[in-house]
Amino acid sequence: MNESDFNPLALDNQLCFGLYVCSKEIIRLYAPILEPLGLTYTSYITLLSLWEKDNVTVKELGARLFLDSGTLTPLLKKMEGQGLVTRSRSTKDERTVYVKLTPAGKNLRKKCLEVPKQMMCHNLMSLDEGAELLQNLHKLMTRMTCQSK
Amino acid sequence: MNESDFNPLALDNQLCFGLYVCSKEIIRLYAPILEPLGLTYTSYITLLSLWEKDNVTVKELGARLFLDSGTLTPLLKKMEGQGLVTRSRSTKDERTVYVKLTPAGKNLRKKCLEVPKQMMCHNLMSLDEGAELLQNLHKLMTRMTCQSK
DNA sequence: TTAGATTTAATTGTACACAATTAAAATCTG
DNA sequence: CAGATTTTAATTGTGTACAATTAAATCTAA
Repeated sequence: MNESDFNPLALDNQLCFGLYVCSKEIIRLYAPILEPLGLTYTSYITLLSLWEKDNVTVKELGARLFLDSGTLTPLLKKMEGQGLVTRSRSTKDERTVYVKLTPAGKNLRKKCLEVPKQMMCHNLMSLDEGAELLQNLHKLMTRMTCQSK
Repeated sequence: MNESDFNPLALDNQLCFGLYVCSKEIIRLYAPILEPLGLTYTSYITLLSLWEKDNVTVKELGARLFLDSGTLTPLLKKMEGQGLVTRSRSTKDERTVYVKLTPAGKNLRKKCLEVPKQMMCHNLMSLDEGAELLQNLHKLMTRMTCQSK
């Protein structure tokens, strides 16, 4: 049994550090795949969300992506500039802004189907391993964010 | 079987998104615990590393924490200003900078022993669940970073 | 031995992330 | 219905991250 097993402050015993490193490194692997598509990791997950549910408010999008308006507003403005989405204030409730995919934004989905394929080339995990890890991450996520789901 | 099981672009099927959200959210849970100690998440993991191995170069520290000098240099300068570490250029190799804990930096470890205890109050996972998740994260980390370990 | 290559940390520039605040709009409440 | 409260998105300010570049020091190979 390793000495670090008894050290609550050992870096390798910190769940947070494992998550932190894996998150950063996997995003780094996405970057060169997304760059030719004109996307960053953040704009990519925003599109993933919009392809599942289009025409949502900034608030709804933020709830889905766990991002606030401080991150989303400049991001969505940039994506609007790229012609991927439109932003329009609701006439019924002037506080809310609806985000909608443009035809170009919808169309980009086809090209993005290659993204998971390219990521799989890294052979990071088997499908079973990945599914198990993902399940545990969702469990943790639910508990941390107190989401009813 | 869910429709999303067949959609490779479904947000809930992305390992990257699970990691990204869990990483951000767990760091958010650390913030209020670390703040009274004058620490950010990044300075906390830097201390964790130094408590395990003190008197290391910026390069070594970066390899351990998966951070580059662009992140570490300003961070270490701030921690030097807080009196937690010293930074001194090696006389044998003027290119390298050694980072050392000050007595105050070493002493802070005692207070930080409370940090994992406080995090455990969130009841995020059982010890077994956490250990399994951590093991899978280390597996993924190794494969993504090509570290021999 | 010395010119070129490599290594190291620092710097520069870009892109997030989020807390806190602001401002406008909508809702609630007495 | 009017004032207070709440909600929503935008803004501001701080703190990361990292790619690319820079500059100095060291190494290497002819």
